[in-house]
Formats: sequence, structure tokens, C-alpha cells
Amino acid sequence: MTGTPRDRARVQTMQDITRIGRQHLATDGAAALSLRAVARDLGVVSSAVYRYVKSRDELLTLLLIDGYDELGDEVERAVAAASAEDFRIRFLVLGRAVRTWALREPATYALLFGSPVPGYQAPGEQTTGPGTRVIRALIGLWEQAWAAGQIVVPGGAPVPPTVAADVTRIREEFGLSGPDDLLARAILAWAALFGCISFEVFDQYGPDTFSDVEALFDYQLAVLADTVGLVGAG
Amino acid sequence: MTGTPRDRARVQTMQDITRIGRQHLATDGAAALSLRAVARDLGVVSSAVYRYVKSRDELLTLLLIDGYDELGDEVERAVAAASAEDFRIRFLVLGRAVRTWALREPATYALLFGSPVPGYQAPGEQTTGPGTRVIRALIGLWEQAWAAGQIVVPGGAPVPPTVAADVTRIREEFGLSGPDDLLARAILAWAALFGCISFEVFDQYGPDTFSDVEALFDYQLAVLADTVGLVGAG
DNA sequence: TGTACATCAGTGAACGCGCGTTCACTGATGTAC
DNA sequence: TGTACATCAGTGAACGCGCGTTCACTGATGTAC
Repeated sequence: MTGTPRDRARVQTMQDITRIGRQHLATDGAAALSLRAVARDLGVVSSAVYRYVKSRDELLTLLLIDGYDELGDEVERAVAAASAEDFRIRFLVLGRAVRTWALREPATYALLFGSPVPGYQAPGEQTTGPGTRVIRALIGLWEQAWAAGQIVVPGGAPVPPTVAADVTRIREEFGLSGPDDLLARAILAWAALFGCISFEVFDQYGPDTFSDVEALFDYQLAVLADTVGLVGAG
Repeated sequence: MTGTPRDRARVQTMQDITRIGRQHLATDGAAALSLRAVARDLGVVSSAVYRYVKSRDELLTLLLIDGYDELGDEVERAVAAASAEDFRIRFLVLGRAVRTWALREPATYALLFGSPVPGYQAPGEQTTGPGTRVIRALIGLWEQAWAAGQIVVPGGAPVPPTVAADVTRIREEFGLSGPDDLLARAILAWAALFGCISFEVFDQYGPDTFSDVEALFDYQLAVLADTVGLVGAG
């Protein structure tokens, strides 16, 4: 309740626009997102939306940031509510939070993690922050787990030199302490997590292949936890 | 060179239509795929394409099948050319073939494995066959590797009962002999493989995060091979 | 081999629709004195 | 507290564009006898 009535009305309208925009995302997809349709649902003439949003692309950016933030909020909230001692459990909770959000908001998930929208390029300055919240949560979790001695990196495929170099840079940039193997495996786990979720959201498993996709996902998460050597507090 | 000249012209035109369609997929994306634009590039009036394709959706189906088949062909060809004895190597070759194709044909990859096209539902009778060639190649490869004693399933997370039940059904359906753990892990490896490729094709790693994405992918593939316990011929 | 008919590819006009964006405007709200 | 002015939300018309699909048509190609 700050500012003039006009200010508050503006904030309200901006929220309405993103809400309606997300509805349209769900029914028609990002590529068909249209300012005119949003204006219609907003009960306003099409040119009026230009008072709030410079162009269709700016609306897309708005929805992108809104989606990233909603996902980021939910993931952080879920992890914060989980066991503070067992980092394996925290990882499982994080993964499930991403999946739950993705299944509830498939259209926004598709915008963030699916095919790029043709002709649209996200402005990095605005989207990088919100867009990296999940991976930052994952990195933080792994770092704490490593520090707590809850990670025993499995042996196996050696990290190629160029990957080791990249990983070294990342370690320094984020102030991490885990070994190359862990960081490299963590990147795989991150990509694999979204791979599993995308398969489910984008319907890549056939219609009748799995009777209990949730159990399948939980199992996949558990194997991914094994892959990074996350033993937990045992 | 079969049939009348008219028949041959028709086959040629059908090929032109799918070729042009795929070009448009690359420049404008699936959601913006338009029969009129295809007609323009074909050098023909818009209504003429209806002699070849019943509707826009049918063109999408054509492109879907064309893409699945091109990917299937390349994957099968690559695997066939690989070492006949070492199934770990065959797996790596398979994974690389998928990635190579995906990077060369990002738009078609997006159509097959990215966000669903709003308002379009693929006709299962036509697409299921071509659409399952990669997973069938993977399943066949794992089955042979298991039979050849080149798989040592790692211990770790237990397979939940409902997943075990699904996996049992799949085992019988495809006449497989591997244990539950292997089949369940194989499903993860499948989803994870596409997760890694999607991250790369859809630009989810930042612009400057990795200097050598190919090496990163090779490493990820190797870890996935470890995950299913694919030791190879040693 | 020649002719009559059927099939088919492609035309051009039309239908009704939606889109992004600009612009001059009206009238309400906010601000400075 | 009242008034003059500036700011802003929303209007309605317009621009030029592209879309899917239908339909009656022309002219070429193929087929049956």
C-alpha cells in the first residue's frame, strides 16, 4: 500500500498482464503469445497494453522472469523446510520441488526449458539472475554436503582435461571446495534432472508405459544422488 | 524411376515440401509453420499444396516422421559401424550420433524433443514407430551387452515396487533378460542422455560456461555408461 | 495407334480471421504553488 | 484550500501484414477401349 492510487493501479495491472500472459502461454504456447489477446482478456483496447509493456518481446521477458522466480521461490522454500542435516534428502526434496512445479506449470516450464522461442532472444542482463537460481541452489547444496563429509565421489570415468579446466574456473568463481570429479558429475546430475522432468512434461514416455511416474522419478533422483556420491547423514 | 512421370513428379514435390518445411522449422519454429509460406517457396499458389497435404497438422506430422527417421537412420548407421565386440563403445557412439544430429538439426530436434506444439497432437499410429527407434536401439544394445556379460549393475538405490512392476512388463514385452536394476537405470540413462543434449541445443548452459562442450558431453556419456554398469569388453 | 474420357496439378479469387504497432485524442489523476 | 498545469491510462481508427481453407475453373497427363 505504497504510492498514489494510480501507482497501485499500475502495479495491479502489471500483475494482471503477467497472470493473463501465463494463461495464454498455457493455452496457446509462447510462440502464439499475443499482446492483442492479453489486451482482450484485460478488458482493454489493444493499444492500451503499450502503456505497460514496450513490445511483445518485453512481455515474454516478463513471463520468463516471473517463471524463473516462481520456480526459484518454490525450490528454495522446499529446501529450507527440509532436513538441515541430511543433504541427500535435501537434494531429493529439491528435485521433487522442480518436478512438482514443472507439472503444475507445464507451459511456463516449456518457455524456460523447452524449445527456444523463434525470433526471441532473452536479455541476459535481466534473466541471468532469476534463471540461475536452481543451479545455484544445487551448487550450494553440494558444496555444503561436501563440507559436511556427506559426499563420497564414486570412481569411474576420468574427467577430460578441458572439462577439468572449466570446472576449475567454476570452482574459483563460486568459491567451491569439491574435487573435479564431483563438480563434473554435478553438472551431469543437473542436466539429467531436467532431462527426466522434460521427458515427463513433454510426454516422451509413451501414454501407457509407466503406471507410477512419480515413483520412477524418485528412483531416478536417488540414482542421480548416487551418481554424485551423495551418501547423506546415514 | 517407377510409375508414370506424373507419379514421379508427385514424389519429388512431396520431398520438396518436407525439405522446405524443415527449412521453415529452422527459421521460424514449429508453431509458425505455415502452408502458405511453404507454397511460396515451392513456387506455387497457396491452395496448390492442398493437393499434397490435407492440412497444416498433416505437414507437421510429415516433418515429425521425417525427423524421427533421419535421426533413426543416422543412429543405426553409426552403431552398425562401431566395434561389434565392445558394447560400451557402441553406447558412446550411439549417444554421440544423437548429439551430432541434434546440433546439426536443432529445429527438428526441438520439434521432436522440445516443447509440444500448441494445438497439435501427433497421431500415434503413424509416429510411434519412427519415434521409438532410438530407445529401441538403446534397449537392443543393453540387452546384447547384458547377454555378453559386459554389464555389471552397480549397487545403490533400490528399485521401487511399482517401477519394478512396470519394468517387468517391459522386459516381457521386448523379450529382455536384464535385471530390474539394469532396466530401471537404463530408463534414467535414456532420459539423461536427452537431458544433456537438450541443455546444449536449447542453450541452458550459459554462453561462456564451457570451453569444450563436446568433451563435457563425452564425459557425461561415460558417466551414464558407468551408471548402467556398462563395463565393455575391457 | 487413335480417340474419348477420367484423373489430377495448379490457378486465382474469396471468406473471415488475427497480428504488432503507431498516433492523435479525451478525460481522469497527481503535483506545485 | 484552491487553482493551473503536467502526467498518465485508455480510446478508436488506421497501417500493412500473414494465416488456413474452400471453391469453381483450366489445361495437362494418364488410361481404357
